[in-house]
Amino acid sequence: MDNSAFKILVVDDENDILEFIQYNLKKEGYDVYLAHNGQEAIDIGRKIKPDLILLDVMMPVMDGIEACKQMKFDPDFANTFIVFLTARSEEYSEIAGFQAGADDYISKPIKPRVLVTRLNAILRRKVKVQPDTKLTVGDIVIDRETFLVFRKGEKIQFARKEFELLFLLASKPGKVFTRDYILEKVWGDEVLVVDRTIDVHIRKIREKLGDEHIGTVKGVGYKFEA
Amino acid sequence: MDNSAFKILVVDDENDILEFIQYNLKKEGYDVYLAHNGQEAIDIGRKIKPDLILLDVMMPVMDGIEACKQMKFDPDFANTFIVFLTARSEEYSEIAGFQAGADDYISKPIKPRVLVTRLNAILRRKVKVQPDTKLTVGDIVIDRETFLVFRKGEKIQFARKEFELLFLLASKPGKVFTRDYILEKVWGDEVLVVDRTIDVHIRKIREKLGDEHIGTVKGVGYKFEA
DNA sequence: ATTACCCTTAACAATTTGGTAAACTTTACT
DNA sequence: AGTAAAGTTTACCAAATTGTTAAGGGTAAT
Repeated sequence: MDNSAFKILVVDDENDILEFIQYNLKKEGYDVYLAHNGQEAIDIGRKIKPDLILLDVMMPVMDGIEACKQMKFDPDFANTFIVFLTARSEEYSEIAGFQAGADDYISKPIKPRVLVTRLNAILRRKVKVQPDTKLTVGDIVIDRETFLVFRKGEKIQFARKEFELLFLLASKPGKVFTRDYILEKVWGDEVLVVDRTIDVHIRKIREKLGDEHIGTVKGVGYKFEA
Repeated sequence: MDNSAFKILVVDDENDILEFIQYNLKKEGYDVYLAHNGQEAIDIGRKIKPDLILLDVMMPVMDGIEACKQMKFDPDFANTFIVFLTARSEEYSEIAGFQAGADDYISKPIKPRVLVTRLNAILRRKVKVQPDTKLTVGDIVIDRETFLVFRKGEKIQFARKEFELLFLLASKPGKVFTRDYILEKVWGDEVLVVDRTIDVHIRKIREKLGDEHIGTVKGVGYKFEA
């Protein structure tokens, strides 16, 4: 299976365990990143936007439960699954872990086959269940499920056409979209609308989001700028 | 597998390691280049545009982390993967490395099979993921997706016709394009414009990009020079 | 039924880009 | 060197493209 698209962040304070897990996941083709405690996990996670975080419960500096709670409220981790690593004796943590918002857990001692099988299953579920509902670009989060856009945590309301246009542009920041392409994607093949319509919607988006986010390339089209 | 197209730049201050890696990669058919420190890596890398850089973390003159940060902001390395070489004891560097923008890392001591397998995987991914929207010639990067042109990292705005003309010339550096050919490609068959028009656009390109990049062949046409 | 909001269009303003002529410079050739 | 041809540059105007505003018709919610 080609897992190269999946990023997994492994968090544990013991280097032996990190390396052991890393070795087994790399072999499967996952992109593996490492952190040693909850705080580090959050810092690194914000940057790399992992698909899944393997989180040890017991850690110094910030334990897994606390880190998990924080991440569940952070839009940067909106599309991230969290799986706890628990020692067999820590049954209670399993419960506390689910209350903190974890999606699954795996018990130590870790068996490679179990680990890999479980993660494969979870990530397959992710692909099926979550067709990337949230799109995060710079300080902007666009959620196609709720039709909401956040800028620095502030909620902004967009009308449907505006939203779809913004979503399209933001789906590939920097890329210039021609009007023809925009019409086809946002309005569809049959619909016949005039070019100026796009301009007007662009203007409304700029009004709400700030001019700096939508760029014009004369003679070509528009682009989203992060 | 035919890896002859892939250029790999190996950077390490120890000659033994350089030779060891070089031997193993050459055997796989890669084009291997060598550098002894970060500064050298950047200088050589600018010239050869490697597909991948194997970068030792600990080095004199400029360490791997610093070199990596610089390269990540340099359009010359826009299409280059960076893989760190870390001693097993330097776990922290692994994380600092990712924060600096590395794409992967390999731990010393290096095992030939691991090295080769990992690099093959990374480069296969590169081919699949990046359908090269960027055109890099000398110190100039032309991106037709974002309609941006960079010279030594500095962003330059081009009007549409200028951009298209530049893109055409740069698509085959050194080749001389006749005015007739340029007219057909940039303006199309039907459009009727005077020869002098091309000259004017050439002048605008030279103004923005520097005279040295566009050459004139009297009686024939123009060419892009790297 | 009324209200509020959304989508679209038209009209006009503002801006950018493209094209040409004409003057000027360089090159090639006799 | 002198001359003609080719290329360069400047300045200006025309054309194309985009920005902005306002207004009408439609639709969904109250």
